[in-house]
Amino acid sequence: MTGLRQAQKERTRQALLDAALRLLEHQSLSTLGIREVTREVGMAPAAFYRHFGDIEELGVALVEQSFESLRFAFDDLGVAQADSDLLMRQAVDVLAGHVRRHAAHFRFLARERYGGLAVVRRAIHEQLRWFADRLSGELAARPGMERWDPGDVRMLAELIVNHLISAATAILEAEQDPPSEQRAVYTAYLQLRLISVGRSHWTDQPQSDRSL
Amino acid sequence: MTGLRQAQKERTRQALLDAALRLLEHQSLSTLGIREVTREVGMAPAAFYRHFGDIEELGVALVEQSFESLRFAFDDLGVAQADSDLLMRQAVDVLAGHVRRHAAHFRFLARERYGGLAVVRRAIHEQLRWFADRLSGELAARPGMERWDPGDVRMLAELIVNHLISAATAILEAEQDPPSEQRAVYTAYLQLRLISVGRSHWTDQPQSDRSL
DNA sequence: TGTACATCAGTGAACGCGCGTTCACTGATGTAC
DNA sequence: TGTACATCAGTGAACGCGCGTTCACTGATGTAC
Repeated sequence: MTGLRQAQKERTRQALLDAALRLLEHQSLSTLGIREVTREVGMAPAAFYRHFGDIEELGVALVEQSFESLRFAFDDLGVAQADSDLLMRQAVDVLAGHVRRHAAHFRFLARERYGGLAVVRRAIHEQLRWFADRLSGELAARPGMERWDPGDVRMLAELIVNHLISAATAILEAEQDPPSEQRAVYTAYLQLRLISVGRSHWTDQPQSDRSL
Repeated sequence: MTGLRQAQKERTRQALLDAALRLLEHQSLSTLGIREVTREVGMAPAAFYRHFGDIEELGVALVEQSFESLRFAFDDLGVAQADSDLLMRQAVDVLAGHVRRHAAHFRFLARERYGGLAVVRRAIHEQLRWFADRLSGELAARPGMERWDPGDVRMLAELIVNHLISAATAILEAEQDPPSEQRAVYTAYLQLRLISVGRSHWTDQPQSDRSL
């Protein structure tokens, strides 16, 4: 019976990733040590090299795991949903729930998005572009968007993704304090709604002065 | 004649800050070493302690210097400007110019905003709140905003500040490639305009379905 | 099923290295008279 | 203006420490027959 050894190896690898994520709650990847991670798991430092070449490699694996569940979460959104207000509430709620359940993953991504390790930064960037691409496609297919310039659709998709990132970090910062967390969620919803209002009145040319 | 010694000390302190900023181009503050900074300046490691207690303290000083010029830059914006489209163009241009001239400062702030050092994170957060407060006040005073709920004004101000941060980092990432940098600036302008359109059609209650 | 050999995840000791921090010092600048 | 003493920014040597990485190893798992 083969695979027993392989299964054990996989479990150890996951233990290393989990330990790293735990340690990354209060520090960034570039200060995380090989000895530190193996100590947290309870194994010899040299064993680390059976799973990763260095800490950067572990970091990239952690990026992938962090995004994995997020991708599925947004599949549940009824994007075909006709009512836009309900959809936005749901989007913000899905995000908030995910931030709560996977706080450590989000904290890691926020920290490393502009962190010191270029490879990890690039991996995160790539995943975010994937989200913007997908959202772009879904927006373009919605009624009322047929005549939009593709560049403008992309612009809108990026605005929304950036907003969701800001919202996620705001919710993260309010952690351990339910009332201010609820406030962050509600603000995020209002802001998404304001973007949607802008979208529904969008014109290619600057509007005549409405005095902002 | 007193002050000669003090002036020299100030110059050394600034040299340490400049050297740190240079080194932070490709790493984060938490991996920056005292020996590394003093080596870059060309002085003995022990001299560091005449100016800062530790690297964190240097980091906080760097946050202050990074925001200092930015505060002045936005004073130049003719906020009393009646035409909103021109104002938005100007805001994005001021930001883009500043990002270009002070790229290292922005990179540092982006990296440390969610970085590993809590004290530095808090210092940045504080400065950003100051910007949101100020923008909130200026928005509330504009024509057409008199009847807005103060909470909604604050919500809008935070949305704009977050958008400007996203825009700044997008411009930063496009550095060294003028065409994609110009694209980033233009996208930032369109997005700000979309937010403004949303603002001018904002209502307290969810709009009836317009199908996003 | 049993045996003999191969694989390989994890061990534990060892290494050289650069780190942060301390300390007594030096010599230019500042002050009192 | 000149002299004697005080201050203090910067020096250079020394320290103990934890780091990443290497290496020969062990023993459980896997494979061939």
